[in-house]
This record gives sequence, structure tokens and C-alpha cells, in this order.
Amino acid sequence: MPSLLATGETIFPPLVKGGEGGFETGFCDEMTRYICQRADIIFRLTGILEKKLVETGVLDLFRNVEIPLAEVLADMEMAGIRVNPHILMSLSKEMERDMNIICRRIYTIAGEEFNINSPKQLSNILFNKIGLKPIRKTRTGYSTDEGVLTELALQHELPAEILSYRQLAKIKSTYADALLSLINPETGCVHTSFSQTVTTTGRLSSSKPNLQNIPIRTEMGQRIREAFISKDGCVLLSADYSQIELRILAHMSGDELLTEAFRQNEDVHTRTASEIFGLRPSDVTPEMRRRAKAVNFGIVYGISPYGLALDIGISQQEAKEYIDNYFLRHRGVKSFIEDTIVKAKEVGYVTTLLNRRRYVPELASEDNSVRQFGERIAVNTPVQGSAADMIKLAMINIQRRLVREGLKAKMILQVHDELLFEVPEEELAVTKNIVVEEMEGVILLTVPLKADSGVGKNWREAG
DNA sequence: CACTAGTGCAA
DNA sequence: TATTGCACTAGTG
Repeated sequence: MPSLLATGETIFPPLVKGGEGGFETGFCDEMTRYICQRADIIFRLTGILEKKLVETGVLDLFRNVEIPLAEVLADMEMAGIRVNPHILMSLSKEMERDMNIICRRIYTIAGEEFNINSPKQLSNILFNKIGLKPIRKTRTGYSTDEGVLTELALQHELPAEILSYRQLAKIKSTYADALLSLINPETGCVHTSFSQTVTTTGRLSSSKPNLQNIPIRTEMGQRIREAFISKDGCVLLSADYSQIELRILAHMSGDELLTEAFRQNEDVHTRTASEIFGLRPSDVTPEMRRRAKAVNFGIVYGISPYGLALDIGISQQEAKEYIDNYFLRHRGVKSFIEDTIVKAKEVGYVTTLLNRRRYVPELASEDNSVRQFGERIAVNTPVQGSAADMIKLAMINIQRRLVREGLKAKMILQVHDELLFEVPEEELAVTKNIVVEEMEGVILLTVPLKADSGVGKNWREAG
């Protein structure tokens, strides 16, 4: 790709000369500082340019979505989200105590002390000293990841202890200690950095801290979420799209059953389970629904029997039957996948609802695995990227309405299909209406869009 | 100090 | 041998 600009040169020069990283620069005058910080952020967020313009091939998207969104994101970054340091500190201490206890047990079982955090040293203990049978290889040795340890736990008591230790170590280092260090002492908030230029699909990314991967599945994770709080007089409002990617798949593919499921406002995973297992929806068990949910995710990712089997712990044979059954009932999805790949090979790229473009050179590869990877990209990107388009547009529309209606409510986070707001309590009802209305009405599809919402004094309650 | 590998968190 | 990310620790040079 020829470069239109010299290295470092940009179409949009900074409005104000200032240091990189707004919250680290020291200015005396508060207003000057505010303007410089905001300008720095907008500059970073719009500094996309020739690569972006050429690669997307769509100037409209850039003008109508990404430039206006930069201002929204700048406001979000500056607003930040308040974090209660005491919750994180006590959680950290509690986890340290538990880790010490587990650590001593591990050393006793192993018969020696070693660095539990080192996969290399752990692998030596498990596979050489104890003599357990390796399950999978990595490039440099034997894998000790969660799936492997879970299997090994059936034969020996050590792997289970390692799993407990790992869970605590992960949460403590990444989410308790690291997050504490990123609280801005002046604002009492964490101010993430969003990027519009990192991902290949059009999603945002978040860093320093990454607020798009805060734990949610485990109890420990939920307790981390309790540390994200609203300011006095405010509550947190969370609104998330329900099944947006599957709804987009229904829209793009025109698949009859999938479309009908959403039009009837049915539970799509239960519906899929009933199709895969050949039962009435009322006879679907929670375990069947769980497996069907994995199938639905798999469809969007470009499923393989191996991957599905690995994900839900069944045989490859069984996984293949699930997939075959799914495509038997969903001819529309099947032909959408095939047509998308054929078209992508023809023109060299795929597109989203707002004409975002991603080139897929992998499709022309001689290497089968590379080419198949290209095919999964070709299927996944229009779906994932369209979801990104839609929430971005909704964010712009919501922000405009909040301003126009003179509300103090602030958008503070985006997590791919969820938006988080800090809302003065007296504005809650009206803000919630605006948010849900704008999210559900952002683009008219052949199936309805649904946004669920929740409210609380912290992210756990609101989520 | 810069980099890679393995691991694991989210949508 | 399922998509997109960020970031931790260990280990190497």
C-alpha cells in the first residue's frame, strides 16, 4: 500500500501543542489544561488517516462515524469511572492470604518449592517429577493451561491446587493491584484510553487500563466489579444489546428460522437446542441450552468440530453432529457463509452494514490452514464489524441527545455491546429511555433490536 | 530495557 | 484446530 503521507505527518494537526498523554502533562491554568487534554485525546483518536482511509475505502464512515465518535470518546476518557480503592486493597490482601495457604499446600504436594507462575517450572514438576501424562504441546514444551490442568485433576491432587492458585493470582495482579496503580489521584477515577485504529473489525479497544475485560463470570470477578462505583448523587446505568451478533446474522443471511426466532422474541439458544436435539423447546435442559449457546457462538466464529468439542467438553463426533444438525435446519445461514466466502475471494475484501471494509489476503494463500483462517475472518468480520458500526452510531446519537436535552448524565464506558453511564439519580428515568430508544432504533434491520438495562451504585449491581 | 511465550480476562 | 482485543509473569538477550 503506497503511503500518502510522510511518517508522522497527519491530516489533522493537533489543535493545541501539548505533551502526549493528557493526564500526565502539568499545566498551571485549569482551563488550559482541560483544553489541552481534550485536544490531545481527540488528536490521538482521529490520527488515523491514510492507512485508515485507504483500507476502509469509505470516506463517509470516517466523516460520519469515526470523527464524531472521537469527540464522544474524548469526553468518556476524561470523565473516567470512579474506583473505590479500599475495596481493591482489601480484596488484594484477602487474595494474598489465600494464595499463601494454597502455595504452601502446593509445595508440600510437590515436595519442593518452585515458581508456580512459571509454566516451565510447573511443567517440570507435573510431567517429570510426578510423572503425569502431558495432554497437549506448546511451541516450547508441554501445555499447563486451564483445560490441561482440569483433565489432570482427575488423576492427581496437585493440578486442582494450581488452578485455584492461578485464579487468585490472575485477579490479584491484573485486576486488584494493577487497577489500583492506575487510579488518578486528582480525580479518584481510572481514565482508560480508547483506540479506533487498532482492531481489524472496527471494534474499539481499551488500554491503561483495559476496561473491556474486567472479570464477570466468577464471584471474585464480581467483587472486582463492585469497586467500580458512581459518584455521590449518581447511579450507574448499564445498557447492553441482547444477541446483537446473532440478530445481525439473521438480518444478513435472511435465515427463516433465525429471523422468526427473533421476531417472536424467543430465547434463541433454547430454540437452537430444540433444533439440534430434536426436542420441543419446553423439553430443553439447561445443559442442552449451554451447548446450543456454544454452537451459536461457533457459527459466528467459523466453527469446526474440534473447536466446539474443546469448548464444551464433548467428542469431536458429537460436535460434528450438532453442527450438521444446525446447518440442516438453517439453510439460510449455510448459504450466507458460502456466498460470503465466494464473494470475498472474488473482490478480496468483506464489508459491514456501514460499508466498513476489511481486506482478507489470507483467502488467496496456498496454505490450507491460512486460507481457512481467511474464510473464518470473511464470515466473522461482517457480523462483528456491523455490531461495532451500530453501537458506534448509537453512541454518537445518544451523546447528541443528552446534550440537546440538557442532561448531566455521562457516557463513561463502551464494552463492545454494552454502554455504561453515570447518571444523576433524578435523571435516571429519562436517560434510560433515551439510551434504550437510541440503541434499539439505531439502524432498521429485518429483525428487532433489543437493549436490556440495569441500574446500581456499582458496576456489579448495574451490570 | 525490549522482546517473546504462555496464560487468561472480556465481548 | 473458533473471532476480536490487552496485560500479567517468566524468561531471554
